[in-house]
Formats: sequence, C-alpha cells, structure tokens
Amino acid sequence: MAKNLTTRKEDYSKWYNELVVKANLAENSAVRGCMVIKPYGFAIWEKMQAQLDKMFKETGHENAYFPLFVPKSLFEAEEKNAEGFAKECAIVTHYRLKNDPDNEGKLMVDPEAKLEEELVVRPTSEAIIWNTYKGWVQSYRDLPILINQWANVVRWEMRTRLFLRTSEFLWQEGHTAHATRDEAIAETEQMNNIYAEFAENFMAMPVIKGRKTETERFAGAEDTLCIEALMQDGKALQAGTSHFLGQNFAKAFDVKFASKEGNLEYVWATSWGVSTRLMGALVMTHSDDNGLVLPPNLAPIQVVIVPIYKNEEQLAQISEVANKLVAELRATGISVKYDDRDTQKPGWKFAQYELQGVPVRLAIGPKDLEKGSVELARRDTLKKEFVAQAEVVEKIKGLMVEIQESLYRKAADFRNEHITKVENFDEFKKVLKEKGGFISAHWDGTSETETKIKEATKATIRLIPFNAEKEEGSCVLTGKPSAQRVLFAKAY
RNA sequence: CGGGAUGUGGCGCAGUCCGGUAGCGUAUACGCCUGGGGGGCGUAGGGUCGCAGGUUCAAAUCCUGUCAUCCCGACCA
Repeated sequence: MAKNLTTRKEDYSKWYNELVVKANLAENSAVRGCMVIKPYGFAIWEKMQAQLDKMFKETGHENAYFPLFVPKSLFEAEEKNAEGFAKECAIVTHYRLKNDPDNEGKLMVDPEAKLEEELVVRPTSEAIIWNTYKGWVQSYRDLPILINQWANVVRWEMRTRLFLRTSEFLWQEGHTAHATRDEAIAETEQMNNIYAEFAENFMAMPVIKGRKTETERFAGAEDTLCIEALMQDGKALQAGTSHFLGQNFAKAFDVKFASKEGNLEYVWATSWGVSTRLMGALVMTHSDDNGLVLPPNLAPIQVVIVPIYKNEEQLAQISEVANKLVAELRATGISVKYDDRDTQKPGWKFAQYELQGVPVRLAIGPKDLEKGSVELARRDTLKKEFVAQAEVVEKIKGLMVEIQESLYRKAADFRNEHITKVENFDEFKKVLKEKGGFISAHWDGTSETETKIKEATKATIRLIPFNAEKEEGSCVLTGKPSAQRVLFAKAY
C-alpha cells in the first residue's frame, strides 16, 4: 500500500500536495509559483484538451493564437477588466541584458534598453483579441467570430499551489463576437453547458450550473455563468466560467458592424475558459489515501498488465498471453500498457500504478497460465478477482463504463449529501464549521450582505443555481425577502 | 505584504539548545538470493550543512543579513 502518503483525514492539503508530486503529475520549479507539468500529468491534460477541443469544434469554433504580450495601452482600454487584473500582472519593461561592469560574469538589465511602452504578459487575452477583431469586422456578414485559443497566461499570485493556483497556467480561452445580444447570450449558455457535460461525462465530476453574483463576476463581463464542483474536503471549486461580455469590449475597442438594415452597431461578445486547474479538481474529486484514482475516460493508461515470473521461460509464456491481450484490448480502443520491465518488482509496480490511478490492473503469473486466468484489480474499489483469459477483454470493456459511472455516482452522492439547507445564520455558521460543503440559503440579493457573510464566515456565494426551485424566503443574514436560495461555500 | 515554521548526499530526516573529524533511513551502482502487494544479505559511490558576511584556535551548531519553500491571513481561476 502507499507507504508515505499523508492521509486525507490527517491533513487534506498535505495529502494533495504529496499526491500530485508522487503520482508524477507535476512538481515545483526553480521559478517561484510556476510548476513543471510532468509527462504523466501532461498526458491527462492532453486527454482533457483533446475532448474539449473536439466539443468546441463540433459547435463551430476554430482555434487561433494571439500574442503573449499586450501593450499596456491596449490592456487598459476596457477599464473594469484592466482594473480587475491590474494587481497581478507581470510587466516587460526592457528588451536587453548586458554584462554587469561591477560584477564579472553576471548580467544586468540594460537601462538603455527600456521599452517605450511596457508590455503586459497576458493574464487573459480579451484586450489583444478585441483589438484584432476590430480589423476583422465590418459587416454582419463577418459575424459570428467563433475562436478559441489554447495558451498560457500569467497571474502573479501571492500564494500558489500545484494546479490549483500557479503564477503561470495553461488554459483555453474562447472569444466570440456576435451580431445580436441574444446570440451572444445563447453562446455563453452553450459553452457553460459544454463545460458541465465535459466535467460530468469525462472527469466524472458532478457540477452545479449557475450564475455568479455581481461581486464574483468576471471583470468586464455583464454576466458570468459557471460550473461549481465540490471537493472531498467540503470546499467548492470553480471548474469553468463562461462570460457574456455585452458590448463592453466592442465599445472599448470600437468594434462595429453594418447590420442588415444598414445601421452601424457594436458587436456582442462572450469569452469562456477552463484551465489546468481542472487537474486539481480531478485529483480532489476521486483520489483516495492510496493515491490517484482516474476515470477511464481521462486515464492515459486504462489497463496495465504486470507479469509475475521466476525465470525467462515463464516470462516468455506469460508475455505470449499478455501480448495477445494487449492487441485485443487495443483493437477495442482501450489504452493498455504491458509493463514487463525486469528492473522493478511486481509489488513495486502494483503500488506505483495504484498511486498513479490506473483504473484496471491485470496480473498474470504461473498459476494463471495453469488455470487460463488473470488476476484483475479495480483501482476505484481496490477489489481483486480472477477472470478467465477468454473473458477478460469483454469484462474490461464493461468495466471502463462501470468504473466511469461508479466514480461519478460516488462523487455525486457525496456532493448531494453536502448541500445543506439552512434557515438562519447560526445554523449557517454551524453547518459551515462542522460539515462544510454547499450551504443552500436565502439571500437578499445585495453585495453588502454577501460581503458581510464573507467577512464573518469566509464563505462566499459560489453561484445562483439555475435548477433551483423558486421559493419565497427571508435572507439568512438580514431577514429581508428573497425569491430563491443561493449556494454558499468556502472555495478554492 | 504581515504572523509562524523549515532549509543538512537524489528524497525524507537526526545532529543545532551545550562549537571540536557530518550521521541515519531511503534511493542509486554492483553481486548473490528472490519474485502473486513497495523483497533479503553483502559491498560501493555520493554532502562547499540554502546563500553572504561576522565572532572564534575551531562554526551545520553562535550573531547579522539575505534567498527559497511550506502553513495561517489579505488577493485570486
């Protein structure tokens, strides 16, 4: 069993940090706040990317790429957006180094190489993209523009954690331009739904869809939709956001088009994104004290086969069976690894693949050769059974679906058990402290109340859920009338 | 940026109070035995003790500064 992993109960955040490193997902780098995503972690990210990219393209989007640097004058054009990010921007001020005359062998910034205009390293790309779109749009015939980019962005964070919050992270950002308000709103909703579908069907992570309050809204947006997930420690995590930007950026960057009727109008905009933060969400949704647990739909290796042998002849016999299974499994689209390295012991391999969350493990030894069986172990339940070699491919095909569903169900049960309705503020504080999770409560709709609750409890309104029934009530803090419950939680 | 903690072979740590030849576990390399859940025995290699100053005959140890990491706040996807 995983020897050195701190348990979730002992210290959840330590467990997370250790797991990310020990499962070979990522590690800290020599650059403060920036991580190295290791091959195994990147393979999971690539699977996420591939699926999302497919979903974006199926809904008519195309990929493009915009610059890393944003001239300060462009950055500040949309004031609210600029203000929102101002405090966490990295800025390029110079373009050259030179030998330091006072310090042999060292370099210094050449003071004569100061840029006339500073460049902001993008914390998000609205500014540079809208400046570009200005040149692309003249007529309603040029619309809509449906573009996505896969990129890195930099937000100078004070406290960082692998995947959850790093100064540089990878993400995709979609930026669309539309002729009408309704069309842009529909796009915003569509993308939020795509995120939800991805989270639930591929990450096996249940999410709640809803709308952000004014305080939590994206800087520069008129409306922010989101999906929120619940982690095993009872904290919420924003897993994706989709913004209706109204005409804010069109006005800031003067992006107008001639409508069918011949009027000059500002275009309507959306932007939407998910980041490598999803990796953190994936870890914290399913994994256990033995290590990572990956849903089959995102596992880089879905099945691993470990031979158990005492000598070369045995290995040769086992490999014959194993290679046949590999071929059969691959033919059905299952990714499988036959780990016949002689440099590691079987027990070590078991532990390692468990730590790395491989959904299904097969072990084949001399006894199996006699019996025509294999030992099959499920990562999610840790249960082992012997399966006839002739039946194992069918069995695994079924398991891929079953494990995927089972992980989702388990996470959904946990999530549902951790949505608690409360009717007054004492109850609110008690539930937050003792149970955690989402708290469903009435709210009077004001930012003042939201802020007071945040200051008193550290819980914020995660979202105003879409699926909530309309229910008259009174605000949990002020007692003022409220038409709907909202979900509060402490958040990542 | 404030409060706290920690920096010692690749990794995890002891040694620091009370200055006197740098140690343990693990990992690595080699050999043999092993092989159905992180194996056993033996041998070997590997450390300017975060960095820079200072005190001292002598500093991992004491003093000053500095940097980094982690935890708790403020900020945030």
